[in-house]
Order: sequence, then structure tokens, then C-alpha cells
Amino acid sequence: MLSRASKYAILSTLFLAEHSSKDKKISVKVIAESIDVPSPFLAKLFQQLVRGKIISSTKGPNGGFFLTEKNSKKNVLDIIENIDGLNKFNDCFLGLNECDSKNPCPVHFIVEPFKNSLLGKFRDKTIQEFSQEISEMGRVLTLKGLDLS
Amino acid sequence: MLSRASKYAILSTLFLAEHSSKDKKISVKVIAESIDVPSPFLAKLFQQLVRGKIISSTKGPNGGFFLTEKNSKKNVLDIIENIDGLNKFNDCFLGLNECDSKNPCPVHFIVEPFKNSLLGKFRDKTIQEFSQEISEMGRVLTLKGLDLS
DNA sequence: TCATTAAAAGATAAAAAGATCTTTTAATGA
DNA sequence: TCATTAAAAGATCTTTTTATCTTTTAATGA
Repeated sequence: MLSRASKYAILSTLFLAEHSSKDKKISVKVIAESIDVPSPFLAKLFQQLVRGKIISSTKGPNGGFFLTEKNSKKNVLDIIENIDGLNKFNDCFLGLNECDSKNPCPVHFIVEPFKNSLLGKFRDKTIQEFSQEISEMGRVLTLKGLDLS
Repeated sequence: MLSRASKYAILSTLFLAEHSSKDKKISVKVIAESIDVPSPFLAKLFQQLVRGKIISSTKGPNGGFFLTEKNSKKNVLDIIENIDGLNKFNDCFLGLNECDSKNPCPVHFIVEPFKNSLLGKFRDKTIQEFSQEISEMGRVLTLKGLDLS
């Protein structure tokens, strides 16, 4: 479905939303350990997320990654877009070049409604709202135990 | 979403459903050209589909690939299962190992209902029914112009 | 039975995704 | 200013997916 990079990105951005602030930056190493993900890979990923203005960073002592107000107004789809792009969602499920309601692939009318509402949901809520919801529900976002399949 | 192999598999199985029979076998080469896909790759794929009893084949002159009655009773999900496996669908959208309604990942309640209905749809109809529907709708399954993104 | 045809099988190559390592740059505090 | 810390950047390596090529096996018809 999503690339592993996108999954890491969503999880660690939510992690930052919950645990970081301007005054409390978090290093790659800490996050990588918390969510049990290879830290060099996460570091590379974070570079891209910073360039994409999904998260923020500062170097040096007490440096690390964090979310600004603006960052936390982004939504899950922005993260996916930044890493995987949206082609995966927009493209025909069976890979046909031309596929719309006038010229549908065999599964077009099955997949299309599904895809649209999923996209809508991922646009609906900001990272902040997501994060709030998670803590309000009393759920701990440990993120441990990522499945590698 | 799906691997390219799965996409090829679904498309060419539907192609066989429409154009082949026990008395009218079709060679890899013909299908590969019709759907504009590398024929050695399709050949490999067909081997696996034959082993998985999704399609049938005979060697030699007038040999080729075709669907038996039994083959055409399979559904789209059987094809996906044979090539990609079902993990992609069953696993947590964010890759968490433990993710269910008691211990949900951040997007669990968004993704779960959609996943289930999509799976249901792909189980609902046989290849035969799919193929019939396509020709009844007057749609031509040219399959040309596969997008490589 | 033997040449021909087409799939099966296996080995190999190229591209993409995932992961790691090393060097450079910037920020901080002593 | 200088040592230290942590991210940025770039190079490299591994695995998986996609694609290709060659050899073997089976079926058919002459």
C-alpha cells in the first residue's frame, strides 16, 4: 500500500506532534529507538520531510527535530505526498493509462469510491488533530513492533 | 497498491476469459503484444498462475494458455493472492504489528472499513462474471497503454 | 519416429526500494 | 574562538522487484 518510508514518516511525525515542541527538540536517534526503525534511514527520511516543510529541525547542541504551529496544520496526505507522491492513489488500480468513468478499467467502479473517501479522510484532519485524538483516547503511540512484511 | 505482476495477471486473465477457450488457446506472445507487456515477464508470470490453478496451459503446436470452467470460477482476489499474497491487504496500513479495534493504529478506523469492502468486492464476482459484464457493457478490453509509474 | 511448436524451468541482468556509512555544515556554550 | 553536538549531504551497499535470456520438456502432425 504505502512505501515503508511513508509509514515511518507518518508514525514519526505523529510522534513529534505528541512529544516535541520548539523548546523540546528530539534527535533522530531517540525517535529511531522509540519506534524501532533504522536510524540512518530515518535520518535520510527526515531530511526530505524538512525540505518538504512537514517537520522542522535545528543543528547543534540541543538541536533536533520538532513541529512548528504551521507544521502541525499539515495533514496525513501531505506526508504521503511528500514521500511517495500521490500517483499511487490517483493512478488506475490496474495500471491502465486511460481510466475514468467514460473509459473505465474492469475494477474502476469498485475502486474509485473507496479511493476517494480514503483520500478525503486523510485530508480531513490535521496532524495536530490526529495527535490530540490519539492522546484523548488514552492510546499510547509507542509505535513499537513495526511489521517488516 | 498492487505489484505490477498482479496487475498484469488480472488483466491477462480477463483477456483469456474473453478471448480463449479449450479449443482456442492463446500464446504468451500474442497476449504480450495485445496488452503491451514484456513477453518473457508475462511467461514467467503465467507459469505461476498455472501452478496456482488460475489459468491452464498445454505445450506444443496449437498449445497456449486458456481458462477452464473451473478457472473462470475464480475471482480477482484469488489472482492477487496467488501473486502478491494477501498480506498487503490484511496488514496494518501503517505497518504496526499489533493493530486491531482494541489496539488500533492512528488510521485504523479510517482504513479498516474501506479495506473490508474492497476485499468483499474482489471476492464477490467470478472472473467469468467480470468478463461477461465487460463485454455486455460494450467495453473493449484492449489493455493497451499500461502506465509504468 | 522425428521435426516443429510452445510452455516450463532455471539462470542471469537491470532497476527500484530500503538501509548504512562517512564527510560536511551549522548551532551552541564554555 | 574553539570544541562539541546534531543535522545535512553525499556516497555506497543490500534486497526486492521487474525484466531477459537460454535450455529443457511436452505435445502435435507429417
